[in-house]
Amino acid sequence: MAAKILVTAALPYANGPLHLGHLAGAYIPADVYVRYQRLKGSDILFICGSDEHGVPITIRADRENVSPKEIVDRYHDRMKESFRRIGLAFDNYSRTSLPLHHKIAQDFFLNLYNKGYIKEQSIQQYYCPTCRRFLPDRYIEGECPHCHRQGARGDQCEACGRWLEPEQLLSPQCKECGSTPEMRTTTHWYFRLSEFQQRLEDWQTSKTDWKSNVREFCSGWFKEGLTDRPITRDIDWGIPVPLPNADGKVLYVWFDAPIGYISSSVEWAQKQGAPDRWRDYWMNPETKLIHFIGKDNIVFHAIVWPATLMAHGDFILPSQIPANEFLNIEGDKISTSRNWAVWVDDYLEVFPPDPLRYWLESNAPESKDADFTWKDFQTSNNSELADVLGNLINRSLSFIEKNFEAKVPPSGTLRDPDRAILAEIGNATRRIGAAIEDFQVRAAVGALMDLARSGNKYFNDEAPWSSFKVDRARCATTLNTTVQLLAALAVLMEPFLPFSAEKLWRMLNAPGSHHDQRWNDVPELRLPDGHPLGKREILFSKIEDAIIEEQIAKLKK
RNA sequence: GGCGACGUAGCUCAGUCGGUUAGAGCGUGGGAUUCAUAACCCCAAGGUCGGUGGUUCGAUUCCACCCGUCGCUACCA
Repeated sequence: MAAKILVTAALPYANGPLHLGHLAGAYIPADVYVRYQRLKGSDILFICGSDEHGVPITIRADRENVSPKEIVDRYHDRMKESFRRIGLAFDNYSRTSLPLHHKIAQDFFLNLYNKGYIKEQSIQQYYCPTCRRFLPDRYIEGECPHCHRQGARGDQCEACGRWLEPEQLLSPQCKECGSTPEMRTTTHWYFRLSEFQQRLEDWQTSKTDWKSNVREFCSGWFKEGLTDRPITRDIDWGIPVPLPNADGKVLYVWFDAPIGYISSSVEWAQKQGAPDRWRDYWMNPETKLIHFIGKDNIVFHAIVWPATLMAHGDFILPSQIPANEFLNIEGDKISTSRNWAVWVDDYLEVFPPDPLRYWLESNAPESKDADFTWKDFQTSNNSELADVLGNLINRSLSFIEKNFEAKVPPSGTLRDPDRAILAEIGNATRRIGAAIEDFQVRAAVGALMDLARSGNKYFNDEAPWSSFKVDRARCATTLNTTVQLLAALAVLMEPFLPFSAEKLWRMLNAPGSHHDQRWNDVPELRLPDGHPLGKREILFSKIEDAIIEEQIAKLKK
C-alpha cells in the first residue's frame, strides 16, 4: 500500500536570485527524497512557492524606485526557472501574492481569532515620517548607550555586542533615509504562543527520530519559555488583516509564509481539476508531512508553525523537519549584499545541472556547515562522476559497441563474480533507500558511487579484453552482467542525477521510461540477450582548469 | 552579554552510547593492467581525534576551563 507523503521545501524569499546555499540546505535534499519516493510508488506531493511579502521587499522596491510587485514578479519568475533547470521536481510552485493565498491566510487568521488565540495589544514603536512607515528594529541606527559608538542597530550594537531595545539608542536615525524617527502608538495582533508550550513539548518528546540540531534548538526555546508573538505589521505590502479596525495592517510574513504550503497544495488540486484533493493530504492523519528547511528556519517550523496548526485544528502536524546547516563559499559565508555567492543562473550558463547536484548531495551540510570551493567541485566532477561512474558506463558500452555489434551479449552461464556483482545491486538498492529515508543524502549518494566502484572492480577483475581473445562466451557473460548493472544504475541515479539517469536509460535503449521502474524491483531489472543498445555519448565531461579559474575570478570580482 | 553548535589525515567529512591496530572519498607515493573520458585495480605513506586539567583500570569519546570558528538572541522569510 502506498504511503501518503506531503513534502514541502522552504518558500524562498523573492528578493534575490537563487544561490547554492538555498539548494544545499533545503531544495536538493527534498528533491532527492521526493524522486526516490516516487520510484517507490509512494503517493507523494511536493510543494513549494515564492514567499513574496515582508519589509525587506518593500525596502528593496523603494531603493530601486519600483513597486514591490515588480520585485517579486522578477524574482518569482527567475527562481522558478532556476528550479526547473536544476531539476527540482515540484508538483506545484506557487507564490504568496496570489489572491488564493491571501484568502486562505485570512481565513486561517480568522479561525484563530474566533477561537481566542489572537489578542490585540497597543505598543510604542518608532515611525519614520519621511519614509512614512514604522521601522523594524534593524532599520533604526544610532549611538550605542553602552559603548557610545555610532552605527548601533535597534536590536543590537555590532561594536560591543550588546542587545538593545530601539528606544535605548541615542540620537536614533532611520537607516534608509537618515531622518529622526518619532515614537508612535500602534496596535498589533498577537498569537498566544505561550499557551501552546506544554502541548508543543509533549508533542516533540514523541519525535525521537528528529535530527538532534532541531531537538536541541527547540529545547533551548522551551527552557526560555515561549512568549506571545505579534503577527501583524504596519505596512501596505502584504495580506490585509481581515478585521474591521485594521486599516494599514498586514499579516506578518512569517505568519503567512507557511500557510503558503497549504495554499500551494490547494492551487495544485485546482490545476488537477480536483479542487478538494489537497484535503487528502492536509487533513489525513495518515499523511506524513515533511518540511525541508535550512537551519535558520528551525524555530518557525518546529515551534511557531506547529502551534498555529494546533490552534487551527483542521490540519495535520509535521512528522519530520529535516533541517540542514549552511553552505559556505570558498571559506566565507554566503552574503547577498557582499555579492559573495554562486548563483544558480550563473552556474547553469556554464555547466550542466547534474555535476552541481552531485557535489551538493555528496557534500550536503547535514551535521555541520559545508564549504563549496570551485576546485573541489572540479575534482568531484572529474575524478568521481566522470572517472568512476561515467567511465564505467563508457568503457563497457564502447566495448560492446566494438565487439558485440552494440547488442547485449548473451548472458550464458553465470559464475560467482557475476552473481556477486548482481547481488551487490540488491545491497546497494537497499542501502541507498534506507539512507534516503533517513534523510542522509551524503551516505545515499556515497552508496551509489560505491556500487559504480564495485562495477569498475568487477570489470577490471574479469578483464573482458582478455577473455574476448580466449573465451568469447565468458566475455559475453561479463558484458551482459555489466549491462544489467548499468540498467540498475540508471534507475538508482534518478533521485540524485535525474538528467543523466534519463540519458543513460536512452543510451541503453531500455523500454519505456526509467520513471516507470519500481525502486524495489531494480535488483531484478534485466535487459534481454541481443537487446540493441542506443547511441553512446559521454555522460559526464571533464571540467578544464581554465573554466574553473574563470569561475573563481568571477566570484572574487 | 546570554544560549547553542563545531574544531578528527594535505583537502572535504564520517565515526567513537569509554576499551584491542581511529575510518571514507579525493589528493600523494609505489606496483599491476590497458577495454575506456590518460583512466581503472591493488598496496602504502600520512592523524599527540583544537589545548590544558579532571573522573576512570583505561578518554579522541564523559566533565571543567581555555583557545579558535560559526549560528541564534524573537522584523535581514
